[in-house]
Amino acid sequence: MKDSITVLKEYLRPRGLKFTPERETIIKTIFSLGKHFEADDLLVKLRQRKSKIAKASIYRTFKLLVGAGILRPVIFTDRHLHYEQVIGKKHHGHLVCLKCGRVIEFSRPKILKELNKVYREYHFKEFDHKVEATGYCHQCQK
Amino acid sequence: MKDSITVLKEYLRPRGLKFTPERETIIKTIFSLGKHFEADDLLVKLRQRKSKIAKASIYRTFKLLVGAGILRPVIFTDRHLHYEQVIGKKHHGHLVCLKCGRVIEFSRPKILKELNKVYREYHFKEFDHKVEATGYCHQCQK
DNA sequence: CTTTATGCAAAGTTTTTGCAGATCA
DNA sequence: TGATCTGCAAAAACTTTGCATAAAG
Repeated sequence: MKDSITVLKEYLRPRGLKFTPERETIIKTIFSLGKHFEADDLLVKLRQRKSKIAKASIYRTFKLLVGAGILRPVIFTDRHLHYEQVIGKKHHGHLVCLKCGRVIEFSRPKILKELNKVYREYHFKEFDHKVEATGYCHQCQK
Repeated sequence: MKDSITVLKEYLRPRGLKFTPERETIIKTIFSLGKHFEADDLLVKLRQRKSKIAKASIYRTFKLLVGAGILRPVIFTDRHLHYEQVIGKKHHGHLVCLKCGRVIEFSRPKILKELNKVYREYHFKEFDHKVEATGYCHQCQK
């Protein structure tokens, strides 16, 4: 968590952008949320903590954090955008259950390796990636 | 294309749903769109072809087609939902350029193989999956 | 004929934007 | 101090829904 704040500061400085209390609060609050969350989850948490940060600021900050490589958009079920933290998490993919909504995280270094080969092949400079599958978890198949 | 129509009919029949001219037109028109499209792209194309199908019907039909395994939601840049055809396309991933928006498709059987291992490990029954990376294409790195 | 589908328009959600005042560097 | 930020409210963008009518099976 300290780390994300550092990353943010290093992203802001050379761009002439500012490290505000609101941005700090948002980053810190994100860490108290589960793995995956959306704008509204954060808003609720902020309100619980008596923070008055506006919804507009949440959206603005999310964009900023994605640009800084601190958040990543993942798992799009309906029309909500969900996010997860990037820093301090190793590569993983998601299995999303269409019935119960559970999200299983998995890790496959070989997939990562293959992806890197793809990047080389197309001279693509990766910023981020995701591997997601939808289907039915063990419980929900019964 | 004939295939998708067949798949749709086989999906509809046992559910007591109906194969309407609108649904046929939408499926056929989708084939004239590029690889990836969103609701509005289809609407524009339909209007060009003098079809009066309502926007609401497009959204309703998209849901139906996703459920039938004919369309798959992919590539979420902004807040638009994009779709692509499933049938008759082999597995592929996407490299999305953050600068020019170009989408490069690639295929890596090994990734597919690894995914299948993951499914087995978690007893997950896959419905669909996607592998997407964002970053910068060769041209845009200059 | 019964049930599902369609078009239209209105409502609903989520996200973005404009602006004046506040605040960081 | 000057540029960026914030909160607020209004607007925008996209999707869903209700209802009367039309049409498929």
